[in-house]
Amino acid sequence: MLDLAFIRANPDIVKDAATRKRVAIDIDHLLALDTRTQELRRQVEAARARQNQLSKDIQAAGKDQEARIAAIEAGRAVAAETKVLEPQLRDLEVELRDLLLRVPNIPDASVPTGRDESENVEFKKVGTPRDFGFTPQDHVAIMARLDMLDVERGVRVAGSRSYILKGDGVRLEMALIQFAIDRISQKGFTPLSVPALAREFCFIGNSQFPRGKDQVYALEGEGEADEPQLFLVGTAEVAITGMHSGEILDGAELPIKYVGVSPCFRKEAGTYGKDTKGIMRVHQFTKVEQYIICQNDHEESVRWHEALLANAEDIVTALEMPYHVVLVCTGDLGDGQVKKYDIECWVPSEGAYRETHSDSYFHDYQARRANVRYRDAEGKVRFVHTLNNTALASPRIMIPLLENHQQADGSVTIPPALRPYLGGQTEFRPKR
RNA sequence: GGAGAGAUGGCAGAGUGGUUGAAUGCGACCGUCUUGAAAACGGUUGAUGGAAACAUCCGGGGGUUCGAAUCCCUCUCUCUCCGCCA
Repeated sequence: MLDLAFIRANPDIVKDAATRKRVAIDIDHLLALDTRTQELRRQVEAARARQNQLSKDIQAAGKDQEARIAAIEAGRAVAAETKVLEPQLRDLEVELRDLLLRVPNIPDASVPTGRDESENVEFKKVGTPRDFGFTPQDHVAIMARLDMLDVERGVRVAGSRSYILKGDGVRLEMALIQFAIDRISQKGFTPLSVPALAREFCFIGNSQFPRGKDQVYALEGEGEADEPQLFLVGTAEVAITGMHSGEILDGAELPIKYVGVSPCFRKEAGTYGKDTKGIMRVHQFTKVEQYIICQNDHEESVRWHEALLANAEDIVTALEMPYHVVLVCTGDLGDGQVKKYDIECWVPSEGAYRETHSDSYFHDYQARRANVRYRDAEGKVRFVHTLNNTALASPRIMIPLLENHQQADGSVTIPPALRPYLGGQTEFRPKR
């Protein structure tokens, strides 16, 4: 969420940002609504002030029945007035906030303008795709030979985009997750295992809602309509943004560095026909997420954004996979994101780089929505800045991992960094 | 799932209809004293909007009233007991 005062002062910057992010929003309408709200608020507050004064008059009147009755009568009249005005104000405020929640954040000047992911810009390439000397198999074939995966029965159980990991597939997933948590926590990040179920305010705070609501699984409320609804998180980020909601942190504690792990659920609405094979795009997966809460300072955010990228690159490098980093263009940026890097790992069977990590910063956009603040050195209360990046998402990471390390005989070499998490094992080998 | 008790400032804890945005204690900060520190003493110490006046906030929402932290309804959360359970 942007500061309303900023929108008032810079409507053109906000409009331009929305256009470049390809977000349809009527800023002029928002500002008109804001003006009306302010006017009405002035009226309501004046009425309330009169009401408070009369209240004091009633006390001051004491035993003077005449003055007392007169003041009570006047009070009644004002109360009737506020009773009419207050609901009007409340409605306006709700309407204004709903609109405000849809105003996207301003992209950084370094972000290229573009309509969708095809206009993302590669700015770093590391490693060279291997020359196999044989036709590399895709991850589905490799995992089948290693008896790691059963998609058919996964689909029987839970429908399309579901899967069952099996045997070494399970061992590999657990090893990867533990490896990622260790690797990041060694850099001073506190591990968190967070709820995969969260309330609506967490999603609003994170800026997943209102726009991304169609990608989120909602749980049926069983009882009353006003029972708080729960949703399945698409990333631990949602829960982590929510966990400090309403707090005023001590500035001395910042930056707070978390590495959170959770199951993640995504409806993948509107992706029919995309990545239908294997485990590239699934409804449920596990993700280890890096998360930073830092001071309200652009340079600080930028520093951590780069640091989070370096951490993710370190993981990809340790797993010995060729990758490149793209600078995500405005049209492919989320509402709240100021700037985003994606790491894409080389997938030999596709002859393409595919996204495995996503590194973004938000300035105080999420903090404003989730109301997470801190007291700075001068004692001033300010909104924090938030950032997050993937550390590792499974099973997707298995695709480049298994494909890049496959051998002609169907075995897969395990990168040395991962071996300690698999009891020192050096390779996965087909049973026959 | 059933029965009961509670939710107040960073923490503890008063406050059951009218200068209570909130006593008191602790903590924190500033100062005096001290070679330094401790102790003692004095002072300061919530947030949001607003230039200010002022308005709002005592778990959330709604209601009663001229007036609500205080009364009513409802939701959430915490605790105790029973049931169930990994």
